[in-house]
Amino acid sequence: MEFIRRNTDYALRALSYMAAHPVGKIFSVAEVAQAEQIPQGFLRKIFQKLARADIVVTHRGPRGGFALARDPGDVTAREIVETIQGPIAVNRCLLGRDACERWDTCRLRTGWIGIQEGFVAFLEGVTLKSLADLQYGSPGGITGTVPPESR
Amino acid sequence: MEFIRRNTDYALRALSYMAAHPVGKIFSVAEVAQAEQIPQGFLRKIFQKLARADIVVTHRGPRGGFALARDPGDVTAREIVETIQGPIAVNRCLLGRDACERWDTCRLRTGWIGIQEGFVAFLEGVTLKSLADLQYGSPGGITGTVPPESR
DNA sequence: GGGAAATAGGACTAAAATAGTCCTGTAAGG
DNA sequence: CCTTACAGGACTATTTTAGTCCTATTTCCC
Repeated sequence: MEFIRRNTDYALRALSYMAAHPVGKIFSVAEVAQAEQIPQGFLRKIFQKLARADIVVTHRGPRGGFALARDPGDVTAREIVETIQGPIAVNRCLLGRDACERWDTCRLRTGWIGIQEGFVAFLEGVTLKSLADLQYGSPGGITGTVPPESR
Repeated sequence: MEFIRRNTDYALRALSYMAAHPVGKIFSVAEVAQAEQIPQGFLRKIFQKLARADIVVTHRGPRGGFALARDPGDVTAREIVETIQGPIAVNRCLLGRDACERWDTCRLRTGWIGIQEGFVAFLEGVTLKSLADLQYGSPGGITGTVPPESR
């Protein structure tokens, strides 16, 4: 059981690759796919979703490709994850009152909310910039909002 | 994207229903399925997994059924979740060194480990006994080991 | 300007995971 | 010892995930 699916992992890797290069540079899918070892067609489809979410901008035709739409420091991992695999919910009941008829009485829900918020907070603390820095091995690594007791 | 799948949710509900009754009582699948609104055949299959993990014991034939194998206070939600949906891994790379060729260089992995440990710690803190108590609305609810900043 | 080539768009297909059904085997009780 | 109530587990259906391939657009070269 994995929280982060293949395509989300690809997205994170592809975007941080791009973030490690000068702002505004246009990348072809082929280049990024080769650099990060991702099936080309699949990556193209992933970029389509990212484009609709205004995370990248597209340029068609020869010499076209994709570029980051915003400053890498302004794009969070949470945004990327939710763009690719939809709203984060530890359990179905956290998607809304209608998802479970026991919504009112189930007290376990409170617990689910807690871990979900921890997860989201972590993803909020990770930006494309921090990911790109990691690729170069800058000191410190990701510490962000990881709960203290799990460090 | 949900971390807890349907069958795991069913297992948690069925087991806490059983934990809310006298220890040693044998339940037929039909009874629990009706009480918790779970498809009978599906629940039976879930119980099979739980039986192999020594969480319940089975009795075949008429007047047979399933009973909790252990004290409800000794069975954690973590155990149940892992029995039903396998090892918990935020990302594929946390399943082992072989799952990703970048294992050594990827520094994001450290972050994944942090949130995963938080999640597992929460599940460790929840037992069948605490779940059953919740069903009766005992005060306090689940607070367990939820990270402080997410309360 | 027109056509070849490089590129993204998006419909389509394949594979895997998940959810659920149904026939078979076992044991209790009359 | 036969009927019946139950779990075992093979099987099927559905949904999700992953991946491919044909179509449309734009540039650049002639």
